[in-house]
Amino acid sequence: MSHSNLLVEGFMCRYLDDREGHRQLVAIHVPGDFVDLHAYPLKILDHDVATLTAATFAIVPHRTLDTILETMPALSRKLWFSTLLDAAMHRAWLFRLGRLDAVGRVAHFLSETNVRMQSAGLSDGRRFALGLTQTDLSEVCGITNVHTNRVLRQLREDGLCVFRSALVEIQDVPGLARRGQFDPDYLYIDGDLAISQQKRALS
Amino acid sequence: MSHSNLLVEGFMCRYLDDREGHRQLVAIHVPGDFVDLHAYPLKILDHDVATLTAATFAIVPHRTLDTILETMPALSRKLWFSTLLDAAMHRAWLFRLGRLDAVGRVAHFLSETNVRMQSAGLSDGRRFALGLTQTDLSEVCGITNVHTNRVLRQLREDGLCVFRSALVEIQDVPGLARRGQFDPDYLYIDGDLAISQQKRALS
DNA sequence: CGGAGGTTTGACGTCCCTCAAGGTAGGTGG
DNA sequence: CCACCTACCTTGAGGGACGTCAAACCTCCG
Repeated sequence: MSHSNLLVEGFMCRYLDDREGHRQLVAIHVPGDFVDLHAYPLKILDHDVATLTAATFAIVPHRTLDTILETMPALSRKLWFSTLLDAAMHRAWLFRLGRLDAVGRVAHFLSETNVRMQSAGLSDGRRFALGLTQTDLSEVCGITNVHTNRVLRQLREDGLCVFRSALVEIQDVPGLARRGQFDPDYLYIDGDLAISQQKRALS
Repeated sequence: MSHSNLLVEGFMCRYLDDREGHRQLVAIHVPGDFVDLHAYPLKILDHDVATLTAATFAIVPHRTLDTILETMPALSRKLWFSTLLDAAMHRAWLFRLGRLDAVGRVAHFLSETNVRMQSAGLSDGRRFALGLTQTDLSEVCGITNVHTNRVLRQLREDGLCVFRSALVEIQDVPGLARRGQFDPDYLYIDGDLAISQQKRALS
């Protein structure tokens, strides 16, 4: 592995396989995300990466990152920050799997994704197109695809959210967040412009 | 927050609270861990930190880290690496919660902790003292303390592991790892003889 | 038209939660 | 030394959330 990938368009995920080959997704990536920046210091990746839809990347050679680390401490810090944001999302996902029931997990994930999509300019705050099947969603939330289907029906009937193949429409943003005990603080969006600055600096 | 803490002795944890105040642990720290290094770039922490036992720290002022980042790229990279290791453990914990049943979760956690304790010089490869109650273990594994108790009984009856208040004794290291689908690669300890030996024993 | 991948629904089983009660061990004060 | 308290551990009974298995349906696309 001699380079890392900045996602420009489309959606990607990272996952771990269990013994039977079933996947547990550990991250979803939207345009603007540095998908595998952590592969640069780690050298070997502890998990797999896949595309969820057609996707395009900007390729950043590790030699470029070497140079940044040697000579540009401020930018280095921003790179570090972006991997820490990734870890903060992992923690929110742990909370989701450890403490929420199936409906709460889906509600939490869709609330999180809405905020991230909005910050990437891909949601108007209520509607966004996500290339996820119900099975993908199951692999995020640690439930079966059959049960995911029932959960989505309930969210629809409760007037919280409609998930139709690729299109997500949140009818009641605060209600969905409440159902999933979602609090966006961990996404570190307000105030800090680190992410958009980072993208500019690398392009 | 003007400093970060290096754990010297004792055990600590990091956790998130749900609405009713129930905790989901997202990390356990053993001596030698940099508990809240990520607080330095993040500035505000998205979760809480607590001691599990009496503990002592080395305090590292953030001004010292500033200097390191400005002038010592090689050491900076090591600091970055250590936060990435933290994220890799988060991912393993996600796998545990998303894909394993209760017995598997406990088996996975105890296997992971055994390896980490060994690498910290606190396990002989089978036995170690961990200051965790069954309730703490429940908050790691996302199950109730009542069910944790039943899980521990089963692990005992299956001859895999004995968990008695603070003392953990693994009777069957490869068996426990198999039950928890544990693979130590993500801990990035290789180079260390103990681990490659252990991996051989597991295969 | 047929096939593949995805969605939806039903019946039934089980893993884990909830509630409740009792047991045990260490610690403190009389 | 005993009485008691608190925190933790243990076990039972019953219920509910989610998994498993199976079948049908839908839609897109070749």
